[in-house]
Amino acid sequence: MRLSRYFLPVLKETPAEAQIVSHRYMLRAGMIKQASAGIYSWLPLGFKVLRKIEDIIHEEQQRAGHIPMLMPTLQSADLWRESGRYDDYGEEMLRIRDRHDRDILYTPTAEELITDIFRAHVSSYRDLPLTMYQIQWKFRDEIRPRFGIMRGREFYMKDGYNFDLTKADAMHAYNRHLVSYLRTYERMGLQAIPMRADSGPIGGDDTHEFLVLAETGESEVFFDNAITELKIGDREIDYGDKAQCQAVLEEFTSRYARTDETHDEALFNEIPEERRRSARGIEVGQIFYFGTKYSEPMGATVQDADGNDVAVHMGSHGIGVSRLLGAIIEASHDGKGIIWPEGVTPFHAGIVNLRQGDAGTDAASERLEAALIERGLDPLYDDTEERPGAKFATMDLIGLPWRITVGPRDLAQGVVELASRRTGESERLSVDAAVDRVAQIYGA
RNA sequence: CGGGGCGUAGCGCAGUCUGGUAGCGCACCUGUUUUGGGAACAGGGGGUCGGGAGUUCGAAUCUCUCCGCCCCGACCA
Repeated sequence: MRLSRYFLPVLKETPAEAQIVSHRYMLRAGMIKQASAGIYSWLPLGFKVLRKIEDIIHEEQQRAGHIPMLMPTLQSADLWRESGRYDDYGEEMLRIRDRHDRDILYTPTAEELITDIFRAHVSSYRDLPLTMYQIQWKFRDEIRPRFGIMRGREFYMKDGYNFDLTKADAMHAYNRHLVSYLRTYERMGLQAIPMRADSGPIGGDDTHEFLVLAETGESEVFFDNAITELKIGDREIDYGDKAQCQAVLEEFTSRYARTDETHDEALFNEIPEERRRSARGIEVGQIFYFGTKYSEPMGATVQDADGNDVAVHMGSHGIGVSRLLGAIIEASHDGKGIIWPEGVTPFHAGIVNLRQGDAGTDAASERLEAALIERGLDPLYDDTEERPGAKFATMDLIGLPWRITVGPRDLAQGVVELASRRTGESERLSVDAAVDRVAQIYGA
């Protein structure tokens, strides 16, 4: 992409309303624009990152055997009256009336609708287990939206639902989600710690929240620091293997890690003092097992092997997709701007032409751009007439992890500069060598 | 919802107390000189002051009213 042809409205000044770093940088980097309180437009750069995050989630969900689908944002109130949540959910649910005076609502979550789909089409235990998910916009009419995308009213969420014959099967679905979520967050360059949590309005017994540690987090968390050593890495996971998934769950949840909702001071104090940590965290996902809470009132049953009708065991599992952008920025930035992890960066590398219009730097920059595209990479070439300082500042702000600087000084030596946004370190390489290095970094 | 605050050019703000017909910086347009960390000079365009009503010879400024937004608190992916 040529920057001169792109839409990247960066701001030099920080908008007054932005209090936290992710909100400030998302506005300054031209990623989002507020449409009204807690509701944002996703400008091209922000949209690109949102898609990257979404792609990773899709890959990891499908790797775990979960089936993608899509449900509507507007849903009939009748379904929610069946589960009792139309009244229970409170003011947070956005209620709308259509021209026929029918009550509809903007989905804050989708247990009712998926259960309705399930009961209409599944009647045998042989069709289980079944886990489906979607990535769809949600709306919760927060009393006070804040922190930009982190607590918006409209937000983009992955929500998955499992249907199983027994509690044991449903717990395997729970474990699969935990494992797949750990992998998902790691691929985004995040450490998200599963913590025992409170179930809130979704209801249920077993639930873990995934928290990214950050000073600006809204949750107070307490944990054994040993848990921060744990990594999924690139180990092979067989999602059909119940024992293996259970073992991962035990590995990642046996250490003390709780939010303030479930914090137990006595248990916490059993941790050796040097490993005890209290900090703040951003909630980026939650998994629930809630048994027959929805299947029973809504009649989602199957016939078991003995011919008995039994209510299915269910769970639901969410990842805040749009919130993840904020969480990633909170976890990865410096005083100059964002530092994207390679897994979610909007462009793989930036090309900075220090003297636009100079035949030599123009030709080298274009050669770099073409060669990177040839390798299947997506570079952002700053071909504007800005001065070098302004170009560097913009690149630093939007946070591409790798920058290739093409200037007359280095080019006279036959080299360009490849610099890491994260470390600031750079090396001088020929154009071809720089392309190889970037391709190697991305495994392209 | 309780408390606090704001709404003046795309962005950040001054002007409001003490009414006299709108200004600064950045951004934008044109030109010249520049170009390895947010260039300089010259020229130029753009707002009727969140909406409505009122007071007044005259309202960004005073009064009433409506709307929007932000911050602090209790709730939440």
